[in-house]
Amino acid sequence: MSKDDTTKQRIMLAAGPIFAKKGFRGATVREISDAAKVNLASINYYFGDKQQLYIDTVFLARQMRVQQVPFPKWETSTPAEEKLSGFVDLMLRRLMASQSMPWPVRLLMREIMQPTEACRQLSEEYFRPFFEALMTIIDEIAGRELPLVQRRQMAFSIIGQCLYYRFAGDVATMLIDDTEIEEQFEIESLKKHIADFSIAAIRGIACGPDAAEVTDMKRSSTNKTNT
Amino acid sequence: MSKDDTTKQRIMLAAGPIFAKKGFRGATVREISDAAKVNLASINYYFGDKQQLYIDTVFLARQMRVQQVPFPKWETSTPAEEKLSGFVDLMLRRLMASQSMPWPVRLLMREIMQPTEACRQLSEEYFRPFFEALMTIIDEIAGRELPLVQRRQMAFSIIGQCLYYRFAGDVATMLIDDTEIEEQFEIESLKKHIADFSIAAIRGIACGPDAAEVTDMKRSSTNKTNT
DNA sequence: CCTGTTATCAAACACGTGTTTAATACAGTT
DNA sequence: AACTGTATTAAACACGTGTTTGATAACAGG
Repeated sequence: MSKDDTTKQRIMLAAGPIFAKKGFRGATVREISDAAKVNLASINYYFGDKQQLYIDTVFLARQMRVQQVPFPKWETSTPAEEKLSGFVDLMLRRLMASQSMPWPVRLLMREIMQPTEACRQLSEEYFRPFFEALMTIIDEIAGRELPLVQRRQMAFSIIGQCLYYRFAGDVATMLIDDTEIEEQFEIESLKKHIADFSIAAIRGIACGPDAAEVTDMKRSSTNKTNT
Repeated sequence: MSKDDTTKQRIMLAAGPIFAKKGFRGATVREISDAAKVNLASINYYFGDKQQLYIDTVFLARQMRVQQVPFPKWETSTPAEEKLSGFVDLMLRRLMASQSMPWPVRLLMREIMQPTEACRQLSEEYFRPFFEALMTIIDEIAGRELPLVQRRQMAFSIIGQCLYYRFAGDVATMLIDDTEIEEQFEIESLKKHIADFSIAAIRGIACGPDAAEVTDMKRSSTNKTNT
């Protein structure tokens, strides 16, 4: 129970980058066992299956990602705009891989793009709280007058902006000059832009296209009461 | 030269859905030859390679998609807001697969997410005009005072919103009620939302966070002059 | 009718794959 | 020391894969 734990973990840590790079089918158990410096049969011994190894590795990736970039706690007095900015920051930090460990993000991205059978639950459980938290923030900024469908589309718009840089990052970098991608893809820069962009959009829509006089009378987050 | 053309095309048309669904590695030549109702060896006879078949199929997908949803032509008097709405519409229509032929879109999406060696050129040539066209529209709405980096981020924000529904469509549908996904993912609804959202955002940012008095004095697209 | 090119076919090949097996080494317990 | 259950190893297995081969058919031109 002491040594097997290290080898089992060693296998997953070796499998992570390979699965992230080549996908489930593209990765071979031999390549993984070589990288982990364990015998080929160890994989089936510990995980029974290649697929089970994959699933366990995906769950490990999520766990690493969550505890590496935890959800922030806000004061009740925190204005909603600041929360939104913090939310975008959280999302970007979870999406953008650290240079030291790029594979958990890439692996989770794969699951989002084409969920595998056993990992839908993961995506569900991983993104649901995200989504709900974002919805409450939007409600604080936009109010509740707008129909639910519209507020949900706002949430998708914000998430979509954040995801874009990871989804289509390769293509995006082709469209602009190589020297600028560094500064342009910096988290701080992206965060500020996405937050500003989204807040302006929400305000503009929520207050009607012609009545844009809401400059700074932002309601503090506590009032859920009415109108 | 007459009959081989039909069989060659038949192979690609059969390969398209399979590649789109399972990817290059996941698809097998036997499955494709069966679906096309041709002999197994025909694939290598006509394409030489499985990879060459894949590349040719991707290019076919792009061709089908472009000529199926062509780029719109605008009058010079068309207001920029309408152009932006039309751009979003174009992008959504190219992204959203028609029920009759869903595979070309899915196949191209695969290339965006993880470009293969020989197909980067395709993505480049396919999306570059898109991006440039969007940039000019944004310039018309936002003016040119903002730094280029910021305007480019606006473009990415708009593209990101459109792409989201195809990239993470599976996850998105898990987050909301099954009965509502139909109406919520309708192109008309999405188009209106994304256009409104983005225009409000661009206006809000371009005119400063505190001076939001730009209600309807939208500058017609010609004046690049001042202030 | 012969001939040469092209298209189609069934069969086989060579190889990489995930998985299993049986043997061995190692620790802890009696 | 003997036994037991776990961990590790090398080898083999069974199978699916892309590709090649050689034969046969179809067809056009002389």
